[in-house]
Amino acid sequence: MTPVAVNIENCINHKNSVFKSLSNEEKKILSETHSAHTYKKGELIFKEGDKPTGLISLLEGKVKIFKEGVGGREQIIRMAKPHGFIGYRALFADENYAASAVCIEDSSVCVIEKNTLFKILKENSSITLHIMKLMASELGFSNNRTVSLTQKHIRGRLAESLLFLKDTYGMEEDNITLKIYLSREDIASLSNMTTSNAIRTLSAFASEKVIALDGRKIKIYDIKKLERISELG
Amino acid sequence: MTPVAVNIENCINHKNSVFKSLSNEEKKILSETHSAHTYKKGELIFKEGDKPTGLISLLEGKVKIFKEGVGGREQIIRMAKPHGFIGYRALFADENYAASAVCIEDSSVCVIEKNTLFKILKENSSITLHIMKLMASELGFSNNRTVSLTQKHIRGRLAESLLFLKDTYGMEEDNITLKIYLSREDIASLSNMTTSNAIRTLSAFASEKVIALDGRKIKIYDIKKLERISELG
DNA sequence: ATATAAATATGCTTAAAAACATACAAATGT
DNA sequence: ACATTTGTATGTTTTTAAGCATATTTATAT
Repeated sequence: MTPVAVNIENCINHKNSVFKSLSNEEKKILSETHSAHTYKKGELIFKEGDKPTGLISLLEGKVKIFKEGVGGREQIIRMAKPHGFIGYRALFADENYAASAVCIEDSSVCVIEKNTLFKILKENSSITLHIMKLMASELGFSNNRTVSLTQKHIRGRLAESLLFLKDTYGMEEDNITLKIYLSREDIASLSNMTTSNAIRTLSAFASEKVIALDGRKIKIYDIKKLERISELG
Repeated sequence: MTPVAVNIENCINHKNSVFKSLSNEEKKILSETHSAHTYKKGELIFKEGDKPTGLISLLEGKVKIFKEGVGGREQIIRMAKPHGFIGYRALFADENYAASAVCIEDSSVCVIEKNTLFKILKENSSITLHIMKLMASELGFSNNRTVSLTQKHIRGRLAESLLFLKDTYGMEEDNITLKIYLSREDIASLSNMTTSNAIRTLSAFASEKVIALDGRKIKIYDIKKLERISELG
């Protein structure tokens, strides 16, 4: 991880921050009640059942959000990227976390304390509506996934996951290598299949020249075909 | 359907309405810009791709919200009941509808025009936060369902659906008959299975004395066992 | 009242994916 | 440097649920 000072500034003044429009007065309040944390790859940020203490903003790194299902089987429901929120659903639903968050890479976050947040939201309806829009988009995403994961076949689900990872994290400078390095097990948890089937189907895609595999590095050769496989089911 | 005058009063002053705390001035604005509609069983309120014009509140009846998946296969993602909102996700995400809404029974709705709604929300952050909480709960529900529908076996999925219908619509006066009458096809779309398998598995539950079937009427005899089947997967 | 269509029911076959088994490679800790 | 664990790969078997076929019952339309 590039060592970046974990600072509330990175959280509230970044171009993608929903808080950048706040008054200096309000920003001061935010900066006085925030906390910051760093995590190593594999570390837990929160787990199912924990009580949210504030709004977590991911500053650096990559995080998977997943639920434990039947027999402890993991289902990844979301992947977070820098300057996105983590665990905000539970916070706004006033519930305990219904999912766990684990870092895929070394990561840093800042946390805006719950009461301060709601005080500021009460005074700034446009920010509240903005966060509401984020949540509405995520609900649409979740509904889409429910249908994809239940109706598409293994190849379709895996193709969709690869396209999703591309959309979320983008490509390396070569414009062909996915800018995220997941274990086969995580790819499986994302795509609702067993690890064996993830490995098998990745191999199949590779031998069809749709992708190329080099350890955890995935190169996408034929994105059109991947889209067709995903559409087809 | 019991003939009830479709009136904005039923929408904004009902005990479950998020708008009941508004000032008389604001209520007046709402009532001047609302519209009301009635639908017969089977009729469409909106369909995937339509543009939302306002916030729809269901006054009477029952509505299924579903998406078309692979090969037109239907997946019910939500069931609405009186005094709940319909289609609010698309409205707040500023997207076209990603799902369709069809009445399961004769229904009536009132619609609060979009611009009026947002004007009022900007002035009433506690209502916005309230709606946000609703949406956060629904997102939690959607995530849960993603896991259930993908990981549970047919019996577990059907059991979960029956319990969900009980929680959503409750029981008839006898306290044993589900207060909703769905086709086997709709039960299948709700539970992510083929109609054949829904029929087969309902029959199995009936012969195990967990439920009793009488046409579309479903009596739940052994709710504990149903819960066990649902938990088990 | 009768024809037609739609919904329900059940058996049989096939396809898809999980489960299991085993081998091998890579990473990690001592 | 070596042992141990974890992750990747691939073949085989078994289970699950879809797909298909065909009655039978119930609604709906004429």
